Amino acid sequence: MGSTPQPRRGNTRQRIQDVALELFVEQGYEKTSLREIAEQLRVTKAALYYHFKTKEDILSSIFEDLNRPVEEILEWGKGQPRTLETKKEILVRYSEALRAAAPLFVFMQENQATVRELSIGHTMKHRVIALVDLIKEPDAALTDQVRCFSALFTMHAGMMALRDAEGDPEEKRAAALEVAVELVTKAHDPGPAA
Amino acid sequence: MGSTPQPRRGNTRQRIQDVALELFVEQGYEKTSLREIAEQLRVTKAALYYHFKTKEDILSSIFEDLNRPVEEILEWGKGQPRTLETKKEILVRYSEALRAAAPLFVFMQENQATVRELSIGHTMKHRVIALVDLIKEPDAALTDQVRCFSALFTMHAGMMALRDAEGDPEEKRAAALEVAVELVTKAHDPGPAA
Amino acid sequence: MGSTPQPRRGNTRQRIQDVALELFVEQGYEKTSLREIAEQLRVTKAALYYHFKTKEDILSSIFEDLNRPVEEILEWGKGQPRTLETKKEILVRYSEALRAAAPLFVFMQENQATVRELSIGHTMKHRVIALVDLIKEPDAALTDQVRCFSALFTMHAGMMALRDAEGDPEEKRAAALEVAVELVTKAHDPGPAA
Amino acid sequence: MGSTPQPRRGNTRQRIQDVALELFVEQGYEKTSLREIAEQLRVTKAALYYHFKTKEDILSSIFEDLNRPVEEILEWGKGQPRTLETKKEILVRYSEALRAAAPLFVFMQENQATVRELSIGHTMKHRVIALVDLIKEPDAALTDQVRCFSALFTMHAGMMALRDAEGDPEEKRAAALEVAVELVTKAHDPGPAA
DNA sequence: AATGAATGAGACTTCATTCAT
DNA sequence: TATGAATGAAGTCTCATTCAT
Repeated sequence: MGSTPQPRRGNTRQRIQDVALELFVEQGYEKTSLREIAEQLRVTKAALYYHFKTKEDILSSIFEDLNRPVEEILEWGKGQPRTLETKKEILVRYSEALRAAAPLFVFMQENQATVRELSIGHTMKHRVIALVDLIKEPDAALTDQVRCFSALFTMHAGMMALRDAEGDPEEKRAAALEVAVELVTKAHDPGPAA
Repeated sequence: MGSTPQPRRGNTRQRIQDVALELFVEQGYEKTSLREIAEQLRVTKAALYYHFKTKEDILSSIFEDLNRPVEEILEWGKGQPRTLETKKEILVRYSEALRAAAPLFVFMQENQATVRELSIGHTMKHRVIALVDLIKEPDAALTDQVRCFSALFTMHAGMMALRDAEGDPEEKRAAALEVAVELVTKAHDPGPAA
Repeated sequence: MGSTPQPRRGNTRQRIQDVALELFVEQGYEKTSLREIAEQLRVTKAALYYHFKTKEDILSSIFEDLNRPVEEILEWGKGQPRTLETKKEILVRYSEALRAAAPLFVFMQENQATVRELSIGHTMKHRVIALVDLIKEPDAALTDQVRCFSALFTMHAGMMALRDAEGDPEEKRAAALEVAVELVTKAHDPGPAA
Repeated sequence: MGSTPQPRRGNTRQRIQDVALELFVEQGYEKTSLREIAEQLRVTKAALYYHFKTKEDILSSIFEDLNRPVEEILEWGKGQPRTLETKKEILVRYSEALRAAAPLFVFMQENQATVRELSIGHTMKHRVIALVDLIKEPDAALTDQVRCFSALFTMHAGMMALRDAEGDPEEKRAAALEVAVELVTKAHDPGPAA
């Protein structure tokens, strides 16, 4: 359908991000070379460097784009009273954000050792801490802190560990959310026997 | 009468494993080069190849050594009736196994993308599935499956995500175990509202 | 009535030369990339190629512009009798030319290995030889040839090696000129003991 | 004369230095690639990295080896009274050192812009300053300082600028030394009219 | 039980240059 | 008068691995 090498107007940057994320998720960050990304795009390595300064920069840009929803949740959460309703709503929104940016979060989960050293590592760490701070009581007992952490990880795992398991992804997400809500509810009001 | 039948003339093999694990945990598997390991041991790279066939082989050997306790738990669990008591006991034993091999599990958690491609990846995956199978009912609802997965992840996270948080590690472990037991208990008998 | 006949619509060409020379002096020719030059001018690399055919062409154009005074000295010198007065006058004029084009000559001195391979390398080499020919006697002894060479190099060094030393540049130039004159004078009339 | 790839016992390091210096002098530091060096040695690039940590390290090592004689001159000079005799002796010794390490010094002269940024740049700069300090009087007039600088440069140029000129190198060296001595003598005792 | 020397593959990155617009 | 997008070549460097000794 035409032998011209197609102009590829102005979408290369986006295409790089897409292919890169796909490969990063599939093979891990370190094992994915820029050569591979370039080849899959039918472009030279140098073209990648026209759009991004470094390999890490490609990842950062993906992260920044996809992570904005989570920041908005944090922003919103900070302005709300710390009621159980608020907490639940945070979990609901977070679960939705995870769905939208599922591959990125799978990547984050599976490449922690790598991400830790990268610039987005710090950002990510603070983000998790901030989230936990929103759903746990300030003076929560250690066990309740664990419950809150666990709630978040459960939702992450909802996409990841269950990834290759059978079942509809949407159902799995709902189930993970349910368990998370349960954990946070218990942490919110530990009940008679703490 | 020792359980380690290796001749062990000289302890270099062990020292390599120790240093390697330390660096793998600290920097990740890919980012840790054999040169670094050798340098830290004041030995040449070639020496590593006298003791191990490949880089991956070093990791495998560590894994095999440290993972035996988990296999024993699986062995034991398979022979027990699937009562709540048994499940709790499995969690307790697993928690202890985690403590003993903490760095290895931190490594596994943080380097999933890498480990997945390695030979131990499959082993590991099957092991987790087998463990979950022991603590969930065969016909468990999706939510209950999530609870069981979550219980395991909570214990893993007890060492990892809380790693840099304040507090005595032993207390954190206990708290994580408590939450895990709670989750499995709930999954075991979902109660009136399923 | 200007001596520069170029149309000069817009001064970009000149600005490129200025910035390029500045960077070439500061970092060397090879270590200065067109990207840097373009960035400092807030222009794209491609814009440079509208004004100059190659990187080397930028350097050549600078050289041609700034080197004209030296050519004029040569022209003038060839038409004069080879008296001591003439030689002194050549040195004086050369010293002034150096002052006017100081950065270029610093660059030439510090990037000889590079310049040698470039088109201006040959030009430059012939120019030095021609200059020496004007200030030395045709049948000068080796020692006297060295004196003449040395006179030139002393003036070059007057700007360069003493660049970071203390003192007013104008005074240094005067001192270098004085020593140069001295050397050429001695070479002109070696005296009783040759 | 066998077809075996010849064991190359323990002289590779030296051979790398030799070939590298040769190419650095011929083409300049930047324009000489490690590939070229390796190819000329019938070795892979990686082999270079077994013997040297970086490209710069190759140069540094050459510099350190060949520059020791100059350091010894400095050491010796510092312990002598600052008489004209001493100064002359320094020049004589320096001239000999230059002969021994001629290619290195040609390289230094022709690649100043490059060398300046390298670690040996500082060393070199201090060395020149220290040398000048030994052959000039502490309170020398500017003109006399220039004479001393000039003396050193003259000897350098004795190898370089005259490199492609006709004549026996040894004679040129002698001539340069003579002029240098002359300059330093004049600087030592400026005479009636300063 | 270990070293010294080397390799082949491949990583990330930068550069001068081109061309359609 | 310039830009946006891309290329091809090359650069420095690191890595896991091998093998004779």
